[in-house]
Amino acid sequence: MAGRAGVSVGTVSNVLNRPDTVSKATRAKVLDAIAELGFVRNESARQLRAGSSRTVGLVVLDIANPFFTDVARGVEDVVNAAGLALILCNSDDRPEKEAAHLAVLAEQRVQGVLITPTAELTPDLESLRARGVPVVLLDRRAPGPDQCAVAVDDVLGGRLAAEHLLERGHRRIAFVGGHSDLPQVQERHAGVLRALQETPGAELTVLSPDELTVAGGREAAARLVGIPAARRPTAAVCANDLIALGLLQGMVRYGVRVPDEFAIVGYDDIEFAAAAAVPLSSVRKPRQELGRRAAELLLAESREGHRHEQPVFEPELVVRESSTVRRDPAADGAGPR
Amino acid sequence: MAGRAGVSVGTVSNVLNRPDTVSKATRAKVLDAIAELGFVRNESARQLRAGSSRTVGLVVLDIANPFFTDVARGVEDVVNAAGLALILCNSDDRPEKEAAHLAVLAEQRVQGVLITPTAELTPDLESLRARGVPVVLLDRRAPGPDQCAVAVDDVLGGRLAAEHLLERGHRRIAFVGGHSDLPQVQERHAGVLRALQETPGAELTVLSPDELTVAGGREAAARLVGIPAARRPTAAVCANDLIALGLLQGMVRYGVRVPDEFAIVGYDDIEFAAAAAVPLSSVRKPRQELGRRAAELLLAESREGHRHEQPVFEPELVVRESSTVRRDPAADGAGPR
DNA sequence: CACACCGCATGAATCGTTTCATGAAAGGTG
DNA sequence: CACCTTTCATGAAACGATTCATGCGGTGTG
Repeated sequence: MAGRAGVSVGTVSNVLNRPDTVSKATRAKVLDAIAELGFVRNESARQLRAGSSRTVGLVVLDIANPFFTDVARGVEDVVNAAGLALILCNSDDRPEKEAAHLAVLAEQRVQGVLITPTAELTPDLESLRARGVPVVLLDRRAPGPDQCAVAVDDVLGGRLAAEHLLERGHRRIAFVGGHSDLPQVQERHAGVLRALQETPGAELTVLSPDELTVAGGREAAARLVGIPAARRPTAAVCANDLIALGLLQGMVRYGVRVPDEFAIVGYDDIEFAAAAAVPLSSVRKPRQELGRRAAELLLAESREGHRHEQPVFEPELVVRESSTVRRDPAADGAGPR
Repeated sequence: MAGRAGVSVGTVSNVLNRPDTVSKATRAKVLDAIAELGFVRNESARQLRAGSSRTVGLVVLDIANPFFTDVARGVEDVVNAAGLALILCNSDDRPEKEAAHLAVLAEQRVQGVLITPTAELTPDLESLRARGVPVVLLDRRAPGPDQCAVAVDDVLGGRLAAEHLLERGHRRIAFVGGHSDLPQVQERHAGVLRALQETPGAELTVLSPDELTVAGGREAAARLVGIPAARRPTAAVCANDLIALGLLQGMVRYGVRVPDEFAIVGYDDIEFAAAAAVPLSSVRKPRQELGRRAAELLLAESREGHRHEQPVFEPELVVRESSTVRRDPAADGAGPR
């Protein structure tokens, strides 16, 4: 390669990395040779010598959940704009997959890791941090002040959803997404619980489907219709929109009219929430913004005098039909988008 | 590291890569030291010397489309099982993003690339292949016999959808997803067209929303309701399920009852198709299987005596309510899943 | 007892870049 | 014209692993 252009390899490197230190003529000569030979820099060699990689890892809980693809898109924007590549990994909420992905990322010497961990404390994450790899928690509060984390106030989110239903007169309310280990789910649950506790006569039923997915929501629907109508909850707050969509589908299938007989509020406000034929009320999180902010914090970590930040976004209730009365069919009631 | 265990670096390498050539005692000593020091192999150095990387690239058209996340999951399964890491990239159907991703993958010296390209012939792809990087086309027919491709017979898929609607008596039928450059869309269109041409009196309306997304489907709905009812199509085949969901949502919003007044058939059969409150009929593609098969072919490329394969899967029509009459509310009509 | 062989650890060469001290050539100044 | 500065290209030393020829001690064989 260098030979072809009649220059030393050092000069080629300069053309690639500090083009202003090379004379115009030489630069052109080298660029020509590069084009002619289809030369592509070997990133491994670059990284080995330079010591720093140009990739960032993102580990999400469920790549099939549109919430995470939206977050990923936000991350991608920032990361790509900074000239870095993104390695997107899916832990499927399984610690062993998470650990395997983190091991690969460590071997790749990624510049940093963005992660929504499967558990509160992951030893693999800790050892990564111990090795000096910047880690930013995504959609998760930091356990301590010594790291960056981008979170959403899910207690507030749960409360917003519950208060909305209480205001509309519901007293028997279900929380679907029960005993998950995920802090996010626990917080949402806590928010709902507190709102109900402040309201005399309100009553909480907790359902714990196996998975936080559409199938889990269907499962919950089956469970709910099994309760005698007199005692059955008249509304539900779901731990996420996938569950809410499954629940909606299940209820409709069982002949329970939504929202007339049963109101549903989801969580995350994924795009499909608005697109459901009974558009889903949902607690909106700033999905892309979450990803973008986390990526920015990660990039900032390696800069001088960085101080850890732990921004907490406020969620916002988006009311659609699934928790209100049927609208006039001719009106456009998509709600804010 | 080597010093800590009292052995040479060569021995450490042997422990890591050919443990059977090392005596048990030495192996234990080295492994202890590795654990103690938290040593993590530098993948760049490994790759530089060994010449081969342990990563595979996957470039999809739209990470926000659940179809692609399902495909990605299939790819991931196979790739991870082979001990490789996956770099997931999103081209957003934009050639320049695709090119940028391919450039990064080339610099990373990935072992191969799986891609659903934005266009029929991508120069970047060709140059990648010229460099000897195995490339497998995903959800796309190969332009020639000299490469692997995993495709679905989308002409058949379009035909299945159209024939289903024709059988149910529809004669004015719309195809939504018109003038996209994507071969997949063109094939689906062609299949619909042929079925209609074989049926006297059948008439095709082609709608071309800006994007193949939920928003595009809504846009199409607005266009359709603008047509006087007497001439308006009574059914639509959509280029994918996102469009179909948007169309469904739009129609319902405009007071057009689905399926009674307007039937809809989607394409891909993503999970949300079944979860819509009016469950969506759709042309199912073997999503994960597509990804799995493509990944297997990619892995096979580097083996001796590999012969290129170009399997074509047959899609299958899944009939749900959006194209049939309302079912008994108490029945479980989810259709095959 | 000599020799071949086997198992195992070693150390040096190597991969393709970046980096940096070095110096040659060109340009500017008094 | 001598001297100083600036501009620009060079070549060699890293980076951290893998790989392989080498050698060493111990066994088995004739």
